[in-house]
Amino acid sequence: MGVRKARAAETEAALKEAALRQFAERGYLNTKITDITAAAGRATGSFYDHFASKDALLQALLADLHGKAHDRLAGQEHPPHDLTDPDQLHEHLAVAWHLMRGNRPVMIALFEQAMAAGPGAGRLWQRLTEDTQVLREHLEHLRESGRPLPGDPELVAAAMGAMLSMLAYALPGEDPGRSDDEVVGILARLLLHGLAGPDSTPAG
Amino acid sequence: MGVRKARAAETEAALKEAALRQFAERGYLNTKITDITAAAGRATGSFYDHFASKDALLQALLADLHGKAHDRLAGQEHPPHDLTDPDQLHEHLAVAWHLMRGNRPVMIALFEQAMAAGPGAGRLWQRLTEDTQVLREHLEHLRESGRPLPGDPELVAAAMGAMLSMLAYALPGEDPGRSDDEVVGILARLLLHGLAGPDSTPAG
DNA sequence: GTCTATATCGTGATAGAC
DNA sequence: GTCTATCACGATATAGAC
Repeated sequence: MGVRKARAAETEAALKEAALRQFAERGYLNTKITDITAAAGRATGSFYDHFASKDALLQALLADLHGKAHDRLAGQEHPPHDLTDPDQLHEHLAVAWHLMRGNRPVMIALFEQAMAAGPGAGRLWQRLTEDTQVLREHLEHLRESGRPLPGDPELVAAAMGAMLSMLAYALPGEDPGRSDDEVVGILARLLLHGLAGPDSTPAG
Repeated sequence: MGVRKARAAETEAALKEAALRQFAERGYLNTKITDITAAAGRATGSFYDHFASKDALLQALLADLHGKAHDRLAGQEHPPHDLTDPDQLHEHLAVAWHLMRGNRPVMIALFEQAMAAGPGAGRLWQRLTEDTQVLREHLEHLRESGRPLPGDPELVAAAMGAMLSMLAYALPGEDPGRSDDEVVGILARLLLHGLAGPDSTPAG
């Protein structure tokens, strides 16, 4: 790779990094093209030599993320889980939580983007159901095994996803008094046994 | 009230109604002042004779809602509940759900408004904790009674609120195959006994 | 490829006749 | 109070020199 291309790649990377920082600070919608270029120490016009729009930039960031995720998860099996097993549910939630929190800027951007389209478009609902598809399949598997689910797997999965993603978005970036593990633990207990807790006496 | 004032009030009401329709269809952020005036059959300039801005209009709508809610809830007692009682939890969720779903346009607007401020501002988290304050107090009451909660009442309450509000926002307006009662029932069961269900065998 | 300067556009908000 | 016409501004996107 020549020095010209190298410099270009450097600028592109600088723009991406700057965008991530800006998204985390100001949110996606509030971040202007000039905010990104300024934070990257480049001129406004340079942006368009690398990305057609803010939306295209987000797609590129998402592609990077998919690449990373693919590398990490490559070759991993994903057999049907039993989500009523405490360890498996906890593990499942932990993976989802760290994925979202570890890529918070992109998550924020996608969230706001889907939101800005308005609720009528139904894009948020679509995203919610797509992103919880694996979860839904696990729930359906449970139901087929004769387990009494709270209700329609699609809705239950969406409800869990809604809770997760909304919390991941809303929770302050660095919460001194609340660790990720603590949050995951609480959510796991809530989703496994509810407010009544594991010691609730069955009705029958 | 004179006819002049009556006509003015009529216009104001028309603007409000038009705004509600537009918010539900296009979302708050996407709705332009001209969308509202056009839908109300008025001129653009008339908007500013009644509201200083789109934000001020939203505040007015919110005030209307508070007025209605106050009328409905006036004189009602609100003693400490036991949220681990199936009926009480169900009732609690039903009230919250119907409040959100019955005033979906305003809810959508508030949601998008808080969101557009970006996550850094922490306004969404603030809203979430404020709106679930009553819930939190009930949970704290439970904890003081010796009940084993899944974790910190503030976080558990926020998690429940996140699930509720996100679903209320994302779920399509008119879902033919899924009634409000069905949704409330599912959420109540999920939050009461979790995925394991009421028949899970206690550890001890 | 990167820069400076600027064209273009959508939208919020106002002025002034009626 | 309502209207038409218009301004003012911020942000996107482009042009052209280097």
